Amino acid sequence: MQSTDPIDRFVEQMGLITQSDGGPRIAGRIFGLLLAEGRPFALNEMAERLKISKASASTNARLLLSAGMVQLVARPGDRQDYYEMGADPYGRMVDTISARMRRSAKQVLEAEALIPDSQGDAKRRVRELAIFYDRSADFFSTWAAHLDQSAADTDFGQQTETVPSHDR
Amino acid sequence: MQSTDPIDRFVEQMGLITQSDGGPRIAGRIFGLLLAEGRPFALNEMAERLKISKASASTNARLLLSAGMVQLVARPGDRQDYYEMGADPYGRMVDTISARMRRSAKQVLEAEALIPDSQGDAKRRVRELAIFYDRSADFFSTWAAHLDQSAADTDFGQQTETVPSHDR
DNA sequence: CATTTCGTTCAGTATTGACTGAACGATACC
DNA sequence: GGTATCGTTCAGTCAATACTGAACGAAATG
Repeated sequence: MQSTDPIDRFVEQMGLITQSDGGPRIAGRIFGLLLAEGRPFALNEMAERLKISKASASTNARLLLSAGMVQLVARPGDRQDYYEMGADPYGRMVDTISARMRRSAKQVLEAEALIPDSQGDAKRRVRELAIFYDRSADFFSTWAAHLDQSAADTDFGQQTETVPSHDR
Repeated sequence: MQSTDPIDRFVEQMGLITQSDGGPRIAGRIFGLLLAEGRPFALNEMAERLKISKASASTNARLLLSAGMVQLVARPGDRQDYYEMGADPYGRMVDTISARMRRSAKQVLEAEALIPDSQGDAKRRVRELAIFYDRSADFFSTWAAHLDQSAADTDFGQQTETVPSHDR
């Protein structure tokens, strides 16, 4: 018997999306749960709801935490760690992609530096790859900043407006 | 005895970058080789140079081909398949990311449609996620188009004889 | 027709990494 | 001090998949 609850369906879908993006499925499921429910969850709560071990809940929640996609919330007189959606999870997602590209740019540039001038053509092509990575990192970073701004705007007003189209 | 050739170093680095991005290491190495050498390679040539099996060379070359990052080149009176860098590999890389986001947008939207109006808040938040994916896909797509334009400018003078990719 | 030389496919292997259960240290409560 | 309840860590298991070797079909060559 498989769950027919639409929220659970969404949560599982997020797990699959995250998995196809190369991440752990459970991380996606946790994020989906926090997004859909819109309230803080304790580790034990998540583990029970998602039918996963406490260890996995802890590990993956902290993974999302390090990516800035969720945040810790404390409750007075409660020792438990509560996790909830971050303030700007989407901007952080894009930031993560940007950071990965920046790292690639750096690594490629280091490899490029070792290529002697006698191999000018190869050196140039490799340098162009590094530039591509770096420029893309810049580009994604501006998009992340834009998302961040939108999130801040949304927090102020009560009604949610669609993301304004970027200039060009 | 490890190779100290700077080109080989770059090729291995590309393999590692591709692997950390969730792809097969060999695909990255092939792309790095074609980029650095800047000339067409036959399958056997790649296999020998990279010390991989012919099967891996074939599989991964066709993976890159399907992603549009490399292209097939034919030589008169030569039955071998020669692969070389694509016309706009960087634009295609970004296109791939964009396409993945578009697919996620669609999947999330499908899940959103199943959520009843009685759970309005959850429904809204899920819809916002879908919008984020879709807008990001748009954004990345414009960046890919920009890269494509740059590549076209650079390629102005050159002419390369290419064979349209078709399945056997 | 036989042979060679391509590229692809497929079964098997090996490696990577996600996930779990159990043990542990820390902290609050009795 | 003793007990209970946290979260984290770690060794072990399991599943996914990258990669290989061998077999195969196709197409040119003799």
